Amino acid sequence: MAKIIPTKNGSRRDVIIQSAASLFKEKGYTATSMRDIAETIGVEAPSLYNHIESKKEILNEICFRIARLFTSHLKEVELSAEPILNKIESIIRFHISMMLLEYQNVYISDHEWKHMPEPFLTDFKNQRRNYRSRLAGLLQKGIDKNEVSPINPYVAVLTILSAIGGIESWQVSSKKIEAKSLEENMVKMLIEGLRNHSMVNSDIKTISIQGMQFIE
Amino acid sequence: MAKIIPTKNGSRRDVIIQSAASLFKEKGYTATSMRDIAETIGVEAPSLYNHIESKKEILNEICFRIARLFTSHLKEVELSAEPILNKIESIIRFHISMMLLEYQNVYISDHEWKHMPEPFLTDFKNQRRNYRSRLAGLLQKGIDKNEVSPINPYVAVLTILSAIGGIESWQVSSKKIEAKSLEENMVKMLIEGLRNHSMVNSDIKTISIQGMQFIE
DNA sequence: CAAAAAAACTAATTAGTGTTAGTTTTGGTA
DNA sequence: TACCAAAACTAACACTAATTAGTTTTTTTG
Repeated sequence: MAKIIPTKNGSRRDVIIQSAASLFKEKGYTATSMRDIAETIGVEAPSLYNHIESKKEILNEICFRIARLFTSHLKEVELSAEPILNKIESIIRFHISMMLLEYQNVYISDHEWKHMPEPFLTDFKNQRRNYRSRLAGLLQKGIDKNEVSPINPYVAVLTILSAIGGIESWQVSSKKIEAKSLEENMVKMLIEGLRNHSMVNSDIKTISIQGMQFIE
Repeated sequence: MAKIIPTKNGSRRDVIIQSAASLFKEKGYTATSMRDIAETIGVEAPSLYNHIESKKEILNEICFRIARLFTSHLKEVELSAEPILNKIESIIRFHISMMLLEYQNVYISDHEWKHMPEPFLTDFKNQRRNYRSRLAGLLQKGIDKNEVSPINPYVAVLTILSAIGGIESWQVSSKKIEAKSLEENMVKMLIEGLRNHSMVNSDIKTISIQGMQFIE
């Protein structure tokens, strides 16, 4: 009789969730069956239910854990007394490091959250919206202080988040491209895209719609 | 007996594929059943098979049509005699306009392609890689000409593509934010992120790994 | 070493999957 | 109006899904 072997820093439950995460990432949540998960562990599907409630619970746990990590980092940054662009950079770097350390889980939280059941789905979407609007708030402050180029902050937030989230190849850390180098290139491109190069912006016409700055 | 009503510019087959696309986008390919598709049209599931081969064929058709559109635009741009940064901008704008005009289909081609059956899957992945490496080639040329900031072109390509692909809210064209304004903001941020602001780059140390430029 | 708890197993249930076969209805044309 | 192809239908098949019940095996513990 095969057994789930708990690792040093993880219960049997964690082993299941990690194996599930790996499959959810590769094949998607719906296309992954409990039998698939069980098989990669070397156990029969019903045995999993000694450790977890349901398939959906696994997804919930993955998504909310990641959301919690991002939210708690954002809170720290908000309380710090840095220039806005440094705050943004810190957030960007945190997102990148999450991609390196928790790639599978972040991917699932980005791409498979739709399949969470209610009321978790609504909760998750609210957290997401809240996170983004706080980030947009930071950017707006940067624009007001002329640190950040006058761009629509909501567009900028989505640009940053999806740019980072879309780099599928973060696993390449094993390859020749150093993770650190990757990070520097990415940060540079995004921060330079935001930075206000012309300190006097009288030549750029902007329009304010619903309290947000747009280029006309 | 309900019927599928062909529209002026689309056969019954096209109606099915569009309805399927809408559901694939909302719930994902695997979570969408043939019965779901049939129901939104107002017909029984087996009736669909008078017009299509299989569920997988629908996905193939969506993904490859989108891939074809992108590839053919890229070819045009490559043949044009513009400065590199203008070429890049043209590609960015094309991607954005595709998001506005073909949002559902682009989304599926970006997020659901995994579920295509072989040998289509391999073909699709090859086309994807080819597209991206040609784009990276353009960027490398821009770097060589000092038009583009010395960034890893592969990272830049993924940044651009996923930034655009990740803006989920392209449907907001119905809202107050004008599509045109959205486009200008996005283009600005991405192009400024690429532009070489210091024409003399002797102060930035770069390293070349496998023929690609990195910031050290 | 015996008893209790944890974790595995097999078997079965209920619900849904894509798809096929065979049949009926519909709509246009001779 | 009679015919015929297109397009719908119903019924069913062969699988696969998540999960539950009941039982057996393994591990922990007193």
